[in-house]
Amino acid sequence: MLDIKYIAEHPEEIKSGMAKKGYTKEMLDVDALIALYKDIAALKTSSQALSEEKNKLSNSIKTASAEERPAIIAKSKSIGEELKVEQEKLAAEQAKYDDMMLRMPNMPSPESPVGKDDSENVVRRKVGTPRTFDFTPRDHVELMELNDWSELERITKVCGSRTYAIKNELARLELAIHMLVIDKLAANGFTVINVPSLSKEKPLYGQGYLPFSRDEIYYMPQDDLYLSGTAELILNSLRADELLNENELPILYAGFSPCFRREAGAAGKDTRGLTRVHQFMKTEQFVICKNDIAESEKWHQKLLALSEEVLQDLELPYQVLEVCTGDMGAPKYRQYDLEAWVPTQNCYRETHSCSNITDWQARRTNLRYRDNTDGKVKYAFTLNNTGIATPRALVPFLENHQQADGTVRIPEKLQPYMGGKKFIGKNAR
RNA sequence: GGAGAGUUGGCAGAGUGGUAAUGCAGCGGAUUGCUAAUCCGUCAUCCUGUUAAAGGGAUGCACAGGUUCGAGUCCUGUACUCUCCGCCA
Repeated sequence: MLDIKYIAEHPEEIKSGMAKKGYTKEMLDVDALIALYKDIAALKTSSQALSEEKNKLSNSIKTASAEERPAIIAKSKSIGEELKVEQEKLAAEQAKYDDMMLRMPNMPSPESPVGKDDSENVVRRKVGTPRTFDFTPRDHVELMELNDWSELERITKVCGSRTYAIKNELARLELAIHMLVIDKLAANGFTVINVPSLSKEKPLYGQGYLPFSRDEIYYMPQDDLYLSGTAELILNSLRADELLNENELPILYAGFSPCFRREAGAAGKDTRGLTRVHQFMKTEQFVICKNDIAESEKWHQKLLALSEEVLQDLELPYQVLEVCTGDMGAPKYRQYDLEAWVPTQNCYRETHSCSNITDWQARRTNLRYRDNTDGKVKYAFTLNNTGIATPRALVPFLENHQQADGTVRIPEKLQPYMGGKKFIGKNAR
């Protein structure tokens, strides 16, 4: 959510920011929003004048004489009727206004490349060199079948499409990678927190998932609960409605949770293997920091560096993508994606998404802190980034580290989490 | 699933139908000086107002309704917390 006063004072700046994100006047009319805001202010002024009069009358009853009272009560009642009409009008306008405000996207950073869709994202750097194979590399599904690491066909009979079951060393590898990431984040001052995958509706608005993409979310009407697509959802609302002391900031969370996505908009995409499944595990990085662009940029870089370190520890070649304005979601101020090299697809595939949300989410969740220097109450800034998401990350992992004999090499940093093993697979010694 | 108790500002905590006490912490100011204290104001949101303030007003006691001239207080529903019982990985 944005500051309506800022919108009203800088309409052209807001319009140009929205245009960069691909919003048209038909989708969301800023001038209409501002007009509505002014209408509401006028309605508030007039209804508050009525309230004031009514309060005065009510307070005068106590000291009024018995003869005076009936007239005062009658007058107060009639103002009450008038007030009720005004307030109903106000509530109707307010509902329209709230709906528009919830749909207002965050303004993109001036640093973000301007573009219409993912084709205009900019590669900032490439780290590591895609491996050249002296044998024909197997894709990750072949490797899993060869090594008895999965139950892909059987599990879809039981659980439906886009589900996965992995077993033996690969099942342990999945958890080992999470532990490596969790240890790294803990060593960097993050609070490790395992959170539920169930959510009420309100946090989905707080995160900015709703009202935008309801189709993507599993909903259980019997309990009025949703399945979380990411721990960011839960962590973003964990401190909602709190007024923090600045000394408590920054708050760093390493949140682990099972994640659920309907993948309704991805029909037919990535249907083979582990790339796009309905349920997966994610360790998420989440930061709540001061209301300060420079400070948040610093944390944004830190989060990015941590996830780059993860890919380096896993010895995966990757590229850092700066996401352009048109490909960024509504909540985002600035976004980087990390993509790891997938040999059999001959391209980089997304593993991490690192975003600075500024105060857009905190305004929705009413997450504030009191500033130490001026004593003022301010909205906090939030940032989030993937720590690691599996099984997706196993795709480049298996394919990049495969050997001619079908075994998979375990990078040095991961070996302690795999009982010291240097290779896994049927032919591993 | 059942029974009981509870939910008041950043925190603590009073308030049984008539303007939300008080303390602590934070911020601003004044004063005394000797490293701390004292006093005053402010300290949740919104409207109005202003270059900015000041000032005025409305709202706010978990949430949503209701009764009433007037609700933190009475009534109804909901959420959550705690205690106990039941069931349970």
